[in-house]
Amino acid sequence: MMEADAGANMGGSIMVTMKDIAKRARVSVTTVSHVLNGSRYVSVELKERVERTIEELNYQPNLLGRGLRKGQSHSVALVVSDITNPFFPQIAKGVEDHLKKHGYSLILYNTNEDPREEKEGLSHLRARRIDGFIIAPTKTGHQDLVLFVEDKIPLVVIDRRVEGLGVDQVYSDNLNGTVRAVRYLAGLGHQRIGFVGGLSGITSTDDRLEGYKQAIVGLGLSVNPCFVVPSDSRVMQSGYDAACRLIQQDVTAIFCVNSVTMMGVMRCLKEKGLACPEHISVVGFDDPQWALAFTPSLTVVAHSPYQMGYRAVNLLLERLAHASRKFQRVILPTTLKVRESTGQPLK
Amino acid sequence: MMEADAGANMGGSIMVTMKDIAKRARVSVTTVSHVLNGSRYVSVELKERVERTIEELNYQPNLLGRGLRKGQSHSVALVVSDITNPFFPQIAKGVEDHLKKHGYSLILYNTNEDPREEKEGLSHLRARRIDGFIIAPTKTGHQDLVLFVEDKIPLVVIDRRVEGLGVDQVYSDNLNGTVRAVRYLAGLGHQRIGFVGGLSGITSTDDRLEGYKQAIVGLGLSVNPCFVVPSDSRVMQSGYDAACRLIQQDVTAIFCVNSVTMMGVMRCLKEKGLACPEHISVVGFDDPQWALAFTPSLTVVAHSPYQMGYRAVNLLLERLAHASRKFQRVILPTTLKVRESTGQPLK
DNA sequence: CTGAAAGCGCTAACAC
DNA sequence: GTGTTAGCGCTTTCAG
Repeated sequence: MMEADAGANMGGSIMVTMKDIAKRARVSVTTVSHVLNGSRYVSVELKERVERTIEELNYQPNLLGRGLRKGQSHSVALVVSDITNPFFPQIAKGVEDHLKKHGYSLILYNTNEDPREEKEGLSHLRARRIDGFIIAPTKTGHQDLVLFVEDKIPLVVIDRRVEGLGVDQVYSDNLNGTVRAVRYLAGLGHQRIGFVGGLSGITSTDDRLEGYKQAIVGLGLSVNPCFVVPSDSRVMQSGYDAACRLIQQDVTAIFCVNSVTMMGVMRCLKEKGLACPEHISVVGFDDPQWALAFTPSLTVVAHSPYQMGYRAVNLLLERLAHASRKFQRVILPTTLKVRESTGQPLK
Repeated sequence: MMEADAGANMGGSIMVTMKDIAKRARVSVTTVSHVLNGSRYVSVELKERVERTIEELNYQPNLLGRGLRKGQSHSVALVVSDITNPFFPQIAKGVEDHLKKHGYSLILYNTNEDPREEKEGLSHLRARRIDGFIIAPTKTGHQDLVLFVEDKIPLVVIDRRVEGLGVDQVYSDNLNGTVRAVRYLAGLGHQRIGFVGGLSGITSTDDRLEGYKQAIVGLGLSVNPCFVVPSDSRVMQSGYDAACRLIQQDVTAIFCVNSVTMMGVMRCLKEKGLACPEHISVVGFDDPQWALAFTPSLTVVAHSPYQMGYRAVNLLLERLAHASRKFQRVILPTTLKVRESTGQPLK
């Protein structure tokens, strides 16, 4: 036949199963199942006996078995580029807090912004029969998403926009947030405003660039290509390098696409001995805790990653409940937080 | 009988199973299984046919089925207090990167430093048949750990020390790291050194306090209780409050138990108009990216959360392979990074 | 009100 | 070399 008892000492410990409970309580497994799930009436007597036995043997239902039978794993995957990026832990927290309330577990997967890793991960997670996905897709990753959408896998796109694809999504109003910040800088008298951008193809940073451009044009100025320098917004050094280049262009203000680049920019100013905001004003996107502790404290466009995670879970749960519900798009507002890193330009 | 086809459209899509492959390739499921796992010889002809079919139908093995059968889920849980705490994402990254290579998924669980949540989570995750745990236990949480250890659930304790319990563990050399930092401050001429501590009962912060005390005593000074103020090291405001109190004690230097409290301390100095390091020197524990961007850049005791996660996975995998291996304890070294936030005290 | 039994998708002993 | 089949732990129909 088969080997003695596969899985009997799963995890090293003796695992008690429904069968054990049934035998000891002198009832059928059916009954055990029903008291466990409250799925049909069971006489008080049997019910008590079963519950006592469960207690005695410290029984834990095997979710793998249940999952196999019911066709779901009660887990949700959060697929992001890198949890180390200060923005994502907030999202993760929002997701986990909310998921937990509904009995779901959170699986975390980092793509490192690499479409190949993303593809691999998605396929592996799919094999796990993850019930749903919350994902910040990599730039060229949309093909994989299409597959998911076609297969009607519950999926919500987070942080980044996706067009022409039927999916739920939630992201910040990156464009308007940036417009407001740039207008504010202009209002202070800045005309030469630099932009430290991100990797192109990622809508969150692309939209911020677009906002920058719109604001500049709206102000009656024209976009100077030398003022726009892309960077790898995941690495501080890249923001540093970008700042060096912008300084040479004699900008009086710098808008940073996120908090990571902002760190690099601040460090560059510091090293070059340029005072902020006296010599150069700086605005960032994201509002990390340290923005306030900084000297000068940092003016930023704040948004709500925790909320974003929370809302994403909402969308996902709704989709899980009604597969054919119409797709929703949630756009979260941003707030400009004026602090010390911005001021009037030198005359 | 039973309902039409539970799980057949799991996740909303039509799921193809091994049986489908077998039928279409005109072989047995056994053969399919064996080509999938390379677990026994299969003639090239059949092998090719099966592989082609798998390709055609875009088959994905159901890991739930496999897991149930083999008695393992191929997933590992990382249980931390709060992923939002800047220290943990680094650990999570180290864990995930390494786990991924071995085909494991990472389940993330936040306890919010609450023993009840920890207990709940652990029990739920156990029901999931998680293969192993990597956990930074809450202060009073040890009772639950004991249960795990008794049941021989593969488990490694991270970031925090546990005594008198057979478990693998990996943590930083908190004591010596702090000793070195305090000695360094003393070497600069500081005699009145404040300590912003953490919640008691958590060994990582307790050990830092112990290091502080040992260093002070070793210097021939005595520990002034007024110089030691505990804080909730998860919240910046708490560091801020602690700093306010220390300032009133006329300390000339402050050691912060972690980067979160350090933020609070820096902010307090800033608001009180106290220059750092001219008026007060500050040292922290942890080396977040922004420590360098800061003005002044921050002197810190750096340790290696990524490494910690990585090593934890190593220990766990070894334990998974050899359940009765002897328990290991890995203590990671720390480095004092002297930067601008420390200097000689005012005369 | 309760139980027997089928079967979720997979692996692996056993047979040939 | 390959196939038959039992069974992992659970839910749920069907039959009392």
